Amino acid sequence: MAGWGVSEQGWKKGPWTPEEDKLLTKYVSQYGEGRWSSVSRSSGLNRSGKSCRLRWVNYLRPGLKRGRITPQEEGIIIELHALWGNKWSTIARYLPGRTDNDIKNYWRTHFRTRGKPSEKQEKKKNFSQKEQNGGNSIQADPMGDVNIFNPQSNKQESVIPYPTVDNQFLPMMYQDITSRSDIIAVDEYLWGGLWNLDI
DNA sequence: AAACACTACAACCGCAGTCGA
DNA sequence: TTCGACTGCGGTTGTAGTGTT
Repeated sequence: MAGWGVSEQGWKKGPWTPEEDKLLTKYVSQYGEGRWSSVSRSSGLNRSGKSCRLRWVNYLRPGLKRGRITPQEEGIIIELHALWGNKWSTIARYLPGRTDNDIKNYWRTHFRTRGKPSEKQEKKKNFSQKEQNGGNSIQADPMGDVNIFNPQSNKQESVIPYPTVDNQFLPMMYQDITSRSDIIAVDEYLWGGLWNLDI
């Protein structure tokens, strides 16, 4: 990455060094997340708060999953993107260990860059969707709300079953949706089968 | 073996929302 | 009520690594 250097405010820019990572990790373990604007003063890092937050959230935070997006995760991303669009942070909440940046990067690489997935990707996608569906059809009760367990928040969340354009009834999250008219839907398998990421 | 294409990842920027003085 | 600082989010860009032709 050429061209990095020092910002107008004097903050260092560009790739982080292991030493900087260590300093940031130490700071966060000491003071907790948040208060990013004071990181530079308190930790000795010559980085903007913004840069520190990004580094922590996307790279240093414990529990982050490294490596490729799995077919199961891809399935979740596709479904949730159909639901929420480019709400990467919202989608990321339902993919433990993944950041909005991961998901955003993945989406752009696989689904946006060339307008549509390559033939190879298409085949891969078809395979993975078959795999994750396991042949199950959607079985949400169209009349009653459904509760699902969200491992991220460690609590039950309500979903509303809602019909899709192809007349399937799928659960919808209350959370993050302002009105029922906004809705599309989420496959129930997503909440049942795919929570078992088993990765 | 070289050139090119694709993918993964890291990091920056700008904008909008929130909150406290 | 207003304003500025801070934070979070989405968009974008750049580089390195890997695969393909």
